[in-house]
Amino acid sequence: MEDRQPKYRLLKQQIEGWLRAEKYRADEQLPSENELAAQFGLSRQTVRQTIGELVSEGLLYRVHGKGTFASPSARPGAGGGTAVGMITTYISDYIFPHIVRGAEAELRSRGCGLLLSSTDNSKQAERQGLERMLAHPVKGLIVEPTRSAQGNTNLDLYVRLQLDGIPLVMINERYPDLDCPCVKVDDEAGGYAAAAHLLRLGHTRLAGLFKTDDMQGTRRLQGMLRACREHGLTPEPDRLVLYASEDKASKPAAAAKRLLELPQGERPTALVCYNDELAVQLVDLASGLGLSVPDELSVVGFDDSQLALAGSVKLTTLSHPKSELGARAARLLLDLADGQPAPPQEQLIYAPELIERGSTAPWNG
Amino acid sequence: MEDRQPKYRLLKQQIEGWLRAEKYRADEQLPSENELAAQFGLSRQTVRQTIGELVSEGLLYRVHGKGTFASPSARPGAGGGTAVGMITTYISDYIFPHIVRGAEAELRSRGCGLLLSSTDNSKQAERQGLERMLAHPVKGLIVEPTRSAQGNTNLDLYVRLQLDGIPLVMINERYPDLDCPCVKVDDEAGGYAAAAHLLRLGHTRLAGLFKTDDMQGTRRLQGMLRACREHGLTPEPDRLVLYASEDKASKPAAAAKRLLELPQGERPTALVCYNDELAVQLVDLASGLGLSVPDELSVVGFDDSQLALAGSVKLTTLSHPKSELGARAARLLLDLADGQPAPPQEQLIYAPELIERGSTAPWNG
DNA sequence: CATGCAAGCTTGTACGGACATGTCGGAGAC
DNA sequence: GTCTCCGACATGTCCGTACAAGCTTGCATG
Repeated sequence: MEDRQPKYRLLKQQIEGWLRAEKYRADEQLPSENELAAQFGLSRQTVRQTIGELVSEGLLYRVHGKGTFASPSARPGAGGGTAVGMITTYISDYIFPHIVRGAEAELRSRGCGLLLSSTDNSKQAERQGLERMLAHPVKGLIVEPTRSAQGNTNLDLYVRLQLDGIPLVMINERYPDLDCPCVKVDDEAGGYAAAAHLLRLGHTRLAGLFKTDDMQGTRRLQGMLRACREHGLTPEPDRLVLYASEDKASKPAAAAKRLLELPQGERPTALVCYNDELAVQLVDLASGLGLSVPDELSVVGFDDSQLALAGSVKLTTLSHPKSELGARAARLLLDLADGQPAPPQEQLIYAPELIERGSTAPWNG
Repeated sequence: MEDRQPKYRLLKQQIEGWLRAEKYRADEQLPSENELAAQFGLSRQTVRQTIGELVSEGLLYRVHGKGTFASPSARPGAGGGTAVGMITTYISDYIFPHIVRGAEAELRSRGCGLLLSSTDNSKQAERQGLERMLAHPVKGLIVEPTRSAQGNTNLDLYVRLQLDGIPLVMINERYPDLDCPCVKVDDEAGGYAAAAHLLRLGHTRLAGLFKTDDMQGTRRLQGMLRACREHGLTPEPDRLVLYASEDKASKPAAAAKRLLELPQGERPTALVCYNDELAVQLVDLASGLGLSVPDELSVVGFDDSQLALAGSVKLTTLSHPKSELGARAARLLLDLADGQPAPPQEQLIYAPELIERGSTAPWNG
């Protein structure tokens, strides 16, 4: 039982089909309203309603006294604006600028603009951004979900996007209740690689510090735990520090301080950090406590940000495609807007690679 | 003889007037179609035609079974676009993300979008960006000039902007042949403050490394020279290293290495660096050469970026308003778009302040 | 008190007719 | 041959009616 479409909408789809198939080329005249009405067994008013909508969508234009014609521009697939919207949590910090930059460069090379909005990790701000993108004509939308582990309060707006036929691509994370392609990094594999590297170096007392109010941190943690299990280690709960975005300034540092002040035989010899930002903070903390990195403590970061090379201790970290990720999302979005099908999700996942630098060393306990 | 307007158009103007006068606020319900028809002596079909046009223009929306409502967005009088364009040289590096972020947050709070474009320091890319902003309806434009010391090849487009009445605000720098407000930092005063601080600490052999293909570096250099003159010092030319953007990866580091390998009595004891990025690079270089910072070498950076705190040596640097600068530019632009006059240029200049940290120390030669 | 249903509002769809206005081509006048 | 005018036909405006479908309210029923 498909639900019955109103007649004017069926006629609209018919005409859209004609245009797509180029049955009527640019500025070519369509049958008159009366002809269409007779042909389809409709009244002239109903035909007028159809054509009226197509005119307001820019697909057709009418000339008083002459007839109705196909618009030269705007093929149905090309639709929408000339700009693409992008909503991310933060735009100034850490690796986000590089992601934005990658998307911007790609869009620029394809003649598209970038309409940017940030949410500062607030779902309310995300809502505002979505509303503006809906009001403004955008060709498509790239979204980094805000607090993806805490559900999707703006689902109604995302549904409206899909109803309007505006393609959507997510980056880094996805809302589970939304079916759309997502360009991301394999965080679980990254967490696994980080821990496996340390285990290979002979470390046995690993600590992990992860931000777990998004799925990224959770996955990195899971990868670390899998590596430990495969090496026959069961990490002690108090060596796993989980924190939320709000606490990132103080809680992980305080917890790390407590761990590093333990006596020699209990102190962790290696730290797996949620990202480079935390890692440099902890390297600093360690040297403040008189622990030299990497001789007395190994530290692994994540994301290969510019921070990894800023200090005197160059961080061992996991690569992150950053600008390539942004560019890939932009490419994908424009392809979707052109009516191409989405590639399978597996092709949108980047595998992070371990970059060995100076913050990790073998351990001979 | 005014030409007679059709009835539906008269009603349309009436309703547009109501919306302009905020008689119906966002999401407030309008009279039903039958009420309007009775009130204006029209048929319901005619009223529907009116409302249909207003809906397709985005001023109203209808909800089946409930009624017709005023759209929250797009007041008719708001004019122009609802987005502001921003063109900067880089968007991912250094402090630029913070400037963008400040502008974005301010625009967001005022209900505007941000259309972003970067030039990667290419005048050709700047041209593309300007063309897109002109084609796309933007309310105004924030521009950071690209290679401002090398003239303005896109003047024709800037003139068209002004002819179209699109307000323009520059940040960081200005094209000398364009008369528009410019939000910036007093770089000369910054260079002066940096050098004066070192001179006050007892240093006498100062070296300076500046990127001089934009006006910022040139001004910082001039400030440094003024401070030296006032202290009765004439800096030797070979202690001043000037470089261009293309050479920034190698030339300043190579020159610094040469200076720091001079024998004790000739080696500079303090470096004034164009920015923090260069400063951390040189701190690293110095420790590689066995020179401890700040005991054997003082280093001053610029811009108080996150790099200043990333390493183990915390940089003494000059403050930069960053996000406040972006926000100020956005505020100013929206005010200009509202028809307010531009404030005097003096009020748009931020004075940098010295932030004393761990990379500078007194010198007792 | 809760549930369900119907009445009465809304907009949505579809038809019918009538006349106005703009365009164009052909018949007829010059 | 050229010009004018008229008629055919296009869209534009306006009205009327009817019924479908979605939402809210309130009354009646259990």
